[in-house]
Amino acid sequence: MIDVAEAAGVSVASVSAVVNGNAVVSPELKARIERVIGDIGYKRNAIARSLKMGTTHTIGLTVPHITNPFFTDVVSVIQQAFDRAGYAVMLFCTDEDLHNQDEQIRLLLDRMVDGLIVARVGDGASFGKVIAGSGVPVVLIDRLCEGIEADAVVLDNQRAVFDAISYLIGLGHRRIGYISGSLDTSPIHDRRLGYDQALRAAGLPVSEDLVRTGDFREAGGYKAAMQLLSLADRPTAIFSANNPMVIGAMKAIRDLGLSCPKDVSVACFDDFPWADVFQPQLTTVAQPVRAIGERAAELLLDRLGANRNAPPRTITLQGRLIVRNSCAPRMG
Amino acid sequence: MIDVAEAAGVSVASVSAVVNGNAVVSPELKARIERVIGDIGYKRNAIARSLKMGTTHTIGLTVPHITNPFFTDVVSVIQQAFDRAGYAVMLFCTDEDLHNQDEQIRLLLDRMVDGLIVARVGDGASFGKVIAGSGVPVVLIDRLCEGIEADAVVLDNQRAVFDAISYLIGLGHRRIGYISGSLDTSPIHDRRLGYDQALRAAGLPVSEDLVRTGDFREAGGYKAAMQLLSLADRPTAIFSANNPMVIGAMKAIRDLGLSCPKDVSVACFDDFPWADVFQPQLTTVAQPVRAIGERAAELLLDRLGANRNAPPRTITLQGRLIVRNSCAPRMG
DNA sequence: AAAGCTAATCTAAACGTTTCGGGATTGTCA
DNA sequence: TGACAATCCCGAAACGTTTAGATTAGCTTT
Repeated sequence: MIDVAEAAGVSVASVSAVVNGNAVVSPELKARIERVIGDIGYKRNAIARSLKMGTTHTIGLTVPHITNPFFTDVVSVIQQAFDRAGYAVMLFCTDEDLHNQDEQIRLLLDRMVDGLIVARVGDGASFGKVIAGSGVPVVLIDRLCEGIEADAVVLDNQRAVFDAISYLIGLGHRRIGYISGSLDTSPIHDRRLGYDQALRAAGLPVSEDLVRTGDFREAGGYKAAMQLLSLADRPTAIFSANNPMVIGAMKAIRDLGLSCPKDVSVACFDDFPWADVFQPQLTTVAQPVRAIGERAAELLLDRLGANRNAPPRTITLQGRLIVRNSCAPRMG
Repeated sequence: MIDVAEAAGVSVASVSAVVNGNAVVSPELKARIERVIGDIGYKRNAIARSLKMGTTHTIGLTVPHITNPFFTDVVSVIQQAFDRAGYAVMLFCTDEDLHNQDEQIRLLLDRMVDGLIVARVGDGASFGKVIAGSGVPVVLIDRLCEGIEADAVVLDNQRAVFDAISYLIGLGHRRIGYISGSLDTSPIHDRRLGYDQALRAAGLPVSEDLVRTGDFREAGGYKAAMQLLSLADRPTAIFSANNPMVIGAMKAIRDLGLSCPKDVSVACFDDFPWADVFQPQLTTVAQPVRAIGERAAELLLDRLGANRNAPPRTITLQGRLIVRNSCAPRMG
């Protein structure tokens, strides 16, 4: 900019004025400066601008695992939305690790991100401590956080799982295995509630034998399903609380020489593009991923704009049970 | 930092010295400053630091579509690698659009990213113009770029497809449909070469009837497969040049009331975690995604470190044909 | 005891912007 | 013609760091 100013024989203030178009500059001067800018190939330095302006036009996004198709889709939608709005997004994957998450969010805050979209892991305590007083608006997705006052967009997880389990019960299943993630994240907690609620509503017992806690990943799902299917009185249906774990479960079924849905019915949380292409076509609870990403982006952009200090808003969306052919009526 | 300096009764230089630990400070002073830092809760401002130092410890990453499982995996690996190295990554999806890509890379350069990892779209011309003279090291992944002098890690695409098509020919297939992406990206171009080469090696004719150009996406694959399967003398096998398009192809097969592999054998480029879980289990060409991401990260980190101006290096990796049960011997 | 060294600390410029307040020039009106 | 307003442009401070070079204090040396 200084180079431009010298070459054009004007002050940097004038160059800044034409670059940003916010102050009035005579047409001739403007033309001259623009020509010099073109000649020199001047590009405004966004870092210097950020320092002065106190805004980076960048947001931070952290999710547990980007390879989980649910998060892949949400990340994709969010990235698109902010791209359109002229923001860059810095992406981090916490790998379900609380310490990683704190570290990454600290990094993002140090870099003066304008806002944060977080699918947090763990409880709110340490998270709250990290963002406290940073003044950076946060919107939580997927997972609520008791201690935190922030916008959020979440799913009615309990209801969604209630519907799915009720569907299985309607097919005649009485022993329904449930593969959970660790219960300290709100959606997993609520999903479990939906499971219990559906069983109770049908007058069925809730047996802890039938509930296994995986680790959100394929390996955990495999192990959990193996345990469930090795029970003396094995479940006739299995519901997995997320997508990576259902893949593990399907592998377990395959490795045990069983067949879905003949020997065991399977359903899971989170839909995916190929769910209706291969056999069995998995019955899933679909989250409105597009809406989740777009609502989250809207909430944050809104707060970055006019509504800087609106009261915290929570948007709750509904899931949708998509029935395919991975669940069969119980035999006998 | 000024606040800390005042509260501790020292100069900012001393504070900077203890924060960065690069200059020698007496133990007492150091202790005093560290205490004040703790009390005040001072955090170093990374933006100001970047401005002064000329380095942001941030890299830019652009891919065509993050929902393509190949790119999902690569992004995941790259993100992890840079996270470990203390870098943040800014992610953009070009959506296969040349103009988006230019815009996004410009944005990244304005923000003074230290490096760029790009799975570029389109030819090298406009890309070269954008990064020219920026002095920012670039590593290309997946797709080469004739005009550009840069590190790259790519696959031996021709060889990989040659192997896959040869496998189909070995099963007795003579009419093998091929669903391509647009040929102006190097890997797609090379994959097509592999197809032609395999046919010729087997003394089979290359019929343009059997080659359809999709758009890299599911919809394009669907349309292409529909056309192929509507031919009077329809192919007995189909190979798709990427994953999203094979999903479209499988849907087309389903919608036409056909069955894979009974009526038509299917194979495709890019493996995915669920490929061996559902039926048919797709025969795929697996790219070493982890190696691709890690090599790319290594190349860039190396260049960001000591080897700032090493000559451009290109790493070529080999794909691996994973035979499953989506391809059957040709009937009759 | 003065000079010379070393070690610890500080002063101030610089990174590339934005923007406030003020000057210069020109035009308008009484 | 003089006062005043409007218009356009500029100088310089500020954003929060880093760092080269200056300064100071405390020792050693002769």
